[in-house]
Amino acid sequence: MGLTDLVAQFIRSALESDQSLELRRGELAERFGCAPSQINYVLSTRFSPEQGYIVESRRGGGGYIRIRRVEAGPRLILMHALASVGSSIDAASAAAVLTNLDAAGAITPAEGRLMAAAMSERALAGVPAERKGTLRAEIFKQMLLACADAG
Amino acid sequence: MGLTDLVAQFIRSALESDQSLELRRGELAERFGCAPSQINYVLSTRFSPEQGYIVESRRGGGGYIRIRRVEAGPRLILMHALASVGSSIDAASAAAVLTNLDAAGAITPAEGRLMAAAMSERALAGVPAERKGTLRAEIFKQMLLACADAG
DNA sequence: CCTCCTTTGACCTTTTCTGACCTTTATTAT
DNA sequence: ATAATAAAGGTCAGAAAAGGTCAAAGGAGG
Repeated sequence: MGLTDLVAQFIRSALESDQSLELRRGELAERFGCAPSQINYVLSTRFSPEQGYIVESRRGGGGYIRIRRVEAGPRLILMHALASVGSSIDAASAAAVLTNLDAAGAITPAEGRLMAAAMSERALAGVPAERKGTLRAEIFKQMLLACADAG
Repeated sequence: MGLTDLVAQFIRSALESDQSLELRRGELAERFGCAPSQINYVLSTRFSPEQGYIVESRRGGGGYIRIRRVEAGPRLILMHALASVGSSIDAASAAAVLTNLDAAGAITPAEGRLMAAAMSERALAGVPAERKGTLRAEIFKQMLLACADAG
């Protein structure tokens, strides 16, 4: 088993006792004798939102990385929606996803309207056509993540 | 938790009982065993006007620092928010506006997080720096409109 | 050989904290 | 009154302490 999986396993087992985990990137890297950036690799390949994890971090003195596991329920539905968005999406498809989320009770109608507004043609007017889809997807994902964050 | 957050917490809790607080920079610094200028750092990063605080001070003998929390009515705050957005805004300022809207009860915390996410650097990465502010402002306004629409 | 996943290292950004030096105000001495 | 001194607080640059990004090298499997 490679380094990546070792670190991933370490994190997963730590998450079994506590459902939220806070760690220092540098410390963890030292413990496994690897480059700090390796930790970022582990996080992005093994603890992505699509895989049901929320990762937050802070730089500077006293910085940290916090990892949370998302359990079944509305939050997990949001994560699945997030995974389905992909790297680009048009306004109509986004609206459809929102309708489903609302129907499933994962978001409130108000939240749906808010997100639709953020991704509307009107809001994104001025963005070159070939970039709109990508940008919309990025905004959508960040918003869905924020929703899951709140739960 | 770092020094900055300790001091900030101390001040916030003092502000809970009294809505205006007066203190000596030197005393506070000594109590926390730090450089006096550290207090200025705390004030400028945690108690800025954008975050809803007014800080006044006086030098010289008998000098002091006075901190007040500003609270306006929801309507006034919302108007102010709309006006303050203008044609361009950065992520930090937008976040501060949202904090105030939340504190004034004009939006829910969940809505605040959602909007912050939609305008985050992360969501808008990939947008040329010189267009980011404008786009963020556009998205912000559309979202605020949607909020007003719903509310 | 070719491709995909891993791993590293160089360089970047953000946040905190301190120390040296400056300005303002009050008090005290002449 | 005026001048000197003491007692605040203000500013700013820089060091230190995190974490982030990205391209390139390394390796395993087909």
